[in-house]
Amino acid sequence: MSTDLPPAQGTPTLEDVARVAGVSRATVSRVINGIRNVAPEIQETVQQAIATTGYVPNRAARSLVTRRTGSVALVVSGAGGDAGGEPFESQVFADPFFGRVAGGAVAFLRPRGIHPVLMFAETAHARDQVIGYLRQGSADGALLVSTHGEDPLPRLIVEAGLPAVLWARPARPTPISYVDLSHRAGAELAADRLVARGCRRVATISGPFDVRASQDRLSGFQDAMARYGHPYIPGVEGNFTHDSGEAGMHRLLAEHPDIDGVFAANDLMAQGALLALRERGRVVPDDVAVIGFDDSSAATASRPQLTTVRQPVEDMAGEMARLLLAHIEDSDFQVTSVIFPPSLVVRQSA
Amino acid sequence: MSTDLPPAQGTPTLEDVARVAGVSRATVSRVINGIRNVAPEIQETVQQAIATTGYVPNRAARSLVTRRTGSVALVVSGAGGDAGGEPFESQVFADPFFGRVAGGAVAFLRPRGIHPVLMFAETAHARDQVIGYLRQGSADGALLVSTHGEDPLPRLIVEAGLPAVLWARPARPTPISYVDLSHRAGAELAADRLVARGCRRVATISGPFDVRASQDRLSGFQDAMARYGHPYIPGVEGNFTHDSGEAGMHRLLAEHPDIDGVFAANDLMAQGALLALRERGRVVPDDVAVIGFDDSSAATASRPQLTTVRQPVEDMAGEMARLLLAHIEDSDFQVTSVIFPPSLVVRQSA
DNA sequence: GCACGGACGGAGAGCGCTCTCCACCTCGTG
DNA sequence: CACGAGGTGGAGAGCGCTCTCCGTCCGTGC
Repeated sequence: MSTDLPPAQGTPTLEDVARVAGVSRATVSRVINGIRNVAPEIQETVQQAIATTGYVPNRAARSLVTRRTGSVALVVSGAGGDAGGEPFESQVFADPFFGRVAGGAVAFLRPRGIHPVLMFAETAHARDQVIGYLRQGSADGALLVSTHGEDPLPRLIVEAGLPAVLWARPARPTPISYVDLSHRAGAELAADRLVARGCRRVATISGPFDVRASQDRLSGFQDAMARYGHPYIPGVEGNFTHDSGEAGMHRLLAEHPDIDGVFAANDLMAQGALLALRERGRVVPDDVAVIGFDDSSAATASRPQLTTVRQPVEDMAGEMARLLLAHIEDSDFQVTSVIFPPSLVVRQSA
Repeated sequence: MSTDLPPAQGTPTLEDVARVAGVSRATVSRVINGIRNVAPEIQETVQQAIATTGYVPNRAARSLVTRRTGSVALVVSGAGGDAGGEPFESQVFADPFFGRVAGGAVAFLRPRGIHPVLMFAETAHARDQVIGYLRQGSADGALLVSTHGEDPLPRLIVEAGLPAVLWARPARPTPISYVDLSHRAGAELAADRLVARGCRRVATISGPFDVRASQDRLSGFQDAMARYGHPYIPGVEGNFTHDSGEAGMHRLLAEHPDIDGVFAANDLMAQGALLALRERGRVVPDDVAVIGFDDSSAATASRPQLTTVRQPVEDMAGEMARLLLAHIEDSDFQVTSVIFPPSLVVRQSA
């Protein structure tokens, strides 16, 4: 029986719904959470009461007792001290990569009613803030993307016993789950393509040597070329920027004018290389074939468009989210890693 | 006196701190929140107890009583129904613009201990989810970036009486605060520059006519040129993509081969125009000067680099955050709008 | 016909915090 | 010297929800 009492002022609570439906708070709670059997007709009555009152459960009250917030932190983390310089937030987002990560994570989390809280951790202070945030139960766990291998945050998180999943293997061994790409396999894909095109004198523009992924891309490429009978691959070191790619290509051409293929460790550098090649009058891909890495927006903005190694970033981010939820649900969930295979996106440059 | 009792298991609570410090819960709360006078020596004792217990206030418990969460939603919103198509999340982040907005908002919010929750609202269902999220008190308000003028979300938010601030003026009048750019002033800057360079036969590649900002950029440019004695400005309509800029430029050149200046409504289209011009053998900026809009990463990736109108996106996003906090603190805060002036970033293309 | 078990709804105890009283103590003042 | 004002700390009532008990009721089997 619905005893129509005057509606309470303010936002309705469970109590109000219970009164309208003529049942107890507990029953309404059961209906909402779908736990245990509640007689169908009572369920119906309760649903109706919820509709008429416009009831929405209060998140804070619920988390207080369940010890779950239904949100996770998405942390972009650097390795700096408390130095100045350009605002970290703007640097981070200059790279659409983070957007893809966010998009991939959201695609997985959203259907589950979970939303990511955006955080940055580039200074010691900011790191403490992140840890504090997690410790005070504002989020159930963290998805962590480090821009630098020496990032201390993973260790701090492990020490605090907080659930978290990393993007990419941490530089120093840490008992924490992560998702990564097989950079070596990606480099092999590039080597296969260049060789298949008939390139005989290929060179590389690598990323910084102190970045793990750079090393893997370089050595993977060298090893694959060695298997094809090319033991020596000229190379220059770039720093993942457009300009370093352009400069690197000029250097390469100066020392090895007969180059007919280039593997750049990311698209930005490949784009720079394209520019240098044009300046030197080389036609891509006829004179020199170029392959990038990442399949970023630079790949399609370049002319010719870049053939490039694609990381399934969105899928990888989704997997991070999946692992994080597993860790949150089950604190005994084993620390694990998932390595994704890259694919080659063939466009015009090779 | 600190009566050293055995530490409770699990995370310490106010109660635990109080026991260790030998005071009441209320006093600890006062010290933490800095309210009313507490004798300095007791403050000291309490601080020490907090340190030794490693106490962190529980967010849920606090919000339950304060009715504040200390977080805001950052909503990227479309106008679609429940149609399929490419995942909205990936589309959104293909554009680094959203990253800049997020960065600007975070720069303002973070020092205040507030973190944004990332949400998307491209379908009716997703919109309900956002409203529900806000209504259940998961966030204190929303920063809203609509990708489409007809977005129904602003209205829904107003109806629900939730604090929110929009990016850009809503298409239909809505009593809600917003931050916008003076697109007309930006177009004038471009006109001034082209005229100052001596261009006499300028044309435009505009954005879609059904987007308010496109209209303003176009009419602002036309009006400014009219003041300079150029009553007729040829133009084509693009859709803000690289390809539409390229195609548009080809059309423009076909119909008006003597063009010596182009104003494109965004950088991506300007970049496309650059490509078309090169194909037709026109030298930029000597034969044809090109000006873009947005100062996006495309502006610096192009060769020559683009002269472009810059929106102070980060500042604008920061202002959104400021307004939102004002609305949250004071529900009587007047609905307002803040219009930012653009600036011209001169590079090589004009 | 009666006991027993299972299905179902209600009562009530918290979750950890804030904040309003209220009691107390110490001054200052008439 | 008494009294009031003002500064300080404590007690306790919730905030809205979940979840464990527990009681009730009905159906079933011997």
